[in-house]
Amino acid sequence: MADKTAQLMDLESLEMAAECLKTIAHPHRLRMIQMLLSGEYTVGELAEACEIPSHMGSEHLRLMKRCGLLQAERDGRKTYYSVAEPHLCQLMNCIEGRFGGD
Amino acid sequence: MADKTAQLMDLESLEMAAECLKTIAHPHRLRMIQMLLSGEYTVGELAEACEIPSHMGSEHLRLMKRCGLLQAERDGRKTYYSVAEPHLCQLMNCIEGRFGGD
DNA sequence: TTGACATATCGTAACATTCCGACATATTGG
DNA sequence: CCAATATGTCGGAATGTTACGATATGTCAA
Repeated sequence: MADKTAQLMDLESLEMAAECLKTIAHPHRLRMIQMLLSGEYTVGELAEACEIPSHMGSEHLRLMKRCGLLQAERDGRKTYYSVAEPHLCQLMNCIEGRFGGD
Repeated sequence: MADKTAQLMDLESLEMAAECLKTIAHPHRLRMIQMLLSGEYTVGELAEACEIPSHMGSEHLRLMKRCGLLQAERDGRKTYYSVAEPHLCQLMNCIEGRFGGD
């Protein structure tokens, strides 16, 4: 029988999960994640899609990188961000399932 | 071919999703959700499991009820909370998959 | 080197969240 | 009615988050 992780998680794990979820829980960051699940984008492209100045996009991306959700790779003047946490795809599917077709 | 909700969600939906995720993103609330996915519990039981005073548990439960995640049913002096949003199960599975067995 | 561009960082004001004690309400048993 | 129990609500202090202008760093082209 497969392990279903049915027992309650310990508080430490829940704190990590909460921190990660809190990072995701922002409309612009959700949009960035949604874009990045289909490929790499630069700070400027992601910020433009959110209609925010790029230096603010950079800040959002820094937060998501800091908790392991994204990774960055510099190419010349540009920095390409991409998804580093594979579970993000499944998580985003849940969110789209709930809020995608309201 | 099934609709995969592949397009970007509009900002309004993303804001609702963000608000909902922000509500979930708290260690005590995550524990309460995890318990409630296996049945009904009272405010006192949920608060005790989180090791917090019950009046604070009540407040956490109110927030989750307010955004449609939970529902409450009063029985005498006690109030039983239960899961109202079916997607919560799938979402919690994602979280357990990522943080359950670190 | 200069100038333009892309990204990152800093300081801070406005705003939101969390926690807690105190108090309020609602229900039951006697 | 009163006292005990269970839950809910209010105010405020501490803390955290967000947005934004200003500024700094890094890179390229000429």
